Amino acid sequence: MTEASSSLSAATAAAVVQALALRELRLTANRRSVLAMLEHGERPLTTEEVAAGSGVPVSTVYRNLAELVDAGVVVRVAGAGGGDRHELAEAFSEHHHHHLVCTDCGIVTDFTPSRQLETLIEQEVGALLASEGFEVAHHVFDVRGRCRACSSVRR
Amino acid sequence: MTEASSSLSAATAAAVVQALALRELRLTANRRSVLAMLEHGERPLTTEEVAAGSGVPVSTVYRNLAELVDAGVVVRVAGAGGGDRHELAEAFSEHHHHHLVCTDCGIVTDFTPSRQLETLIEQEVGALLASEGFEVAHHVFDVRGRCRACSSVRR
DNA sequence: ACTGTGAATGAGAATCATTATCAATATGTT
DNA sequence: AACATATTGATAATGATTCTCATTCACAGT
Repeated sequence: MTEASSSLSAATAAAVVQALALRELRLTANRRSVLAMLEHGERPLTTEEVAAGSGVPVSTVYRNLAELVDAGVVVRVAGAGGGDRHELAEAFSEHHHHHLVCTDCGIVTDFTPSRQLETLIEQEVGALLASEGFEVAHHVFDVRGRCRACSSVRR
Repeated sequence: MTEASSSLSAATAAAVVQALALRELRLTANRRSVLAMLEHGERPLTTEEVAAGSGVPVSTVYRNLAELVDAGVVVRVAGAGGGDRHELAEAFSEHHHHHLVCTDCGIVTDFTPSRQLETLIEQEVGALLASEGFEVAHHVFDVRGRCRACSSVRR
């Protein structure tokens, strides 16, 4: 209950209210703070990071993130060890992107692949329903390795 | 120490011995059982699954899997909840493939994308060193959704 | 604005997965 | 066989996440 450095944008808030209403969830001050963190963070955040940055108690952050994931507003991103990370679902944020996961320091940054690659991925993934009976929700394309900072240090 | 239903193939064993030797690790009976599970399982397995299936105590399975991951013989695959899953690294197994993760039951199955898609991915990923200073180890391309069994039931 | 009902909160307890400990044992070597 | 070192496994310790429950808050109807 301290404060959020910046608040949730009105556009996002409106869309979120809709999504939450379907599950009889309310857009409370805490959930606003949590979402604001994700909206303004330029990378997926751990539960601890969200709690620390928003001032919302950890138990509430855990609960809220789980509810928001269920509601499809937030998605979980697998990092490298440490805790799970979270970011706004694509429908509620800027653009489609993927992740660069540093296996040394665990940090996750975004990157946007070429339009060509995305198109091909979409095609391929779309065919899975027919071939495997697999109902695709979305795809994860992450690149793992060592970030610039880490590669200039150890090993 | 019960028994492994099937044993580790000789070819894999030979390659693994080499990889382990570099770290002064031995290919013990337990590690053989663990690896045999991964070699014959047709999908990534959780630590519990490996322990249950091989009869090796969980504490040892945890330790062995961690060592094998360090040695590059096994890779961790992020599932949906539950525990982390593991499979033989590509250098020690059949072919390059990716994963279909069911967000309902958590099961992970393999699928092989087209050669065209792989080539494009490789190109794009290779360019990241120059553009981002990111030293790529490998890429993860997983598709999330609901498997045939789960889509025919709930929701 | 006032009230009622159900959702949300938060501090701590409880749980679950994973890691560390350490004495006993197994491995590969000379 | 004897040695030096890696491995094992039962259990304790840790760390992350979930649960509990009495209190507080949010929204709808008045």
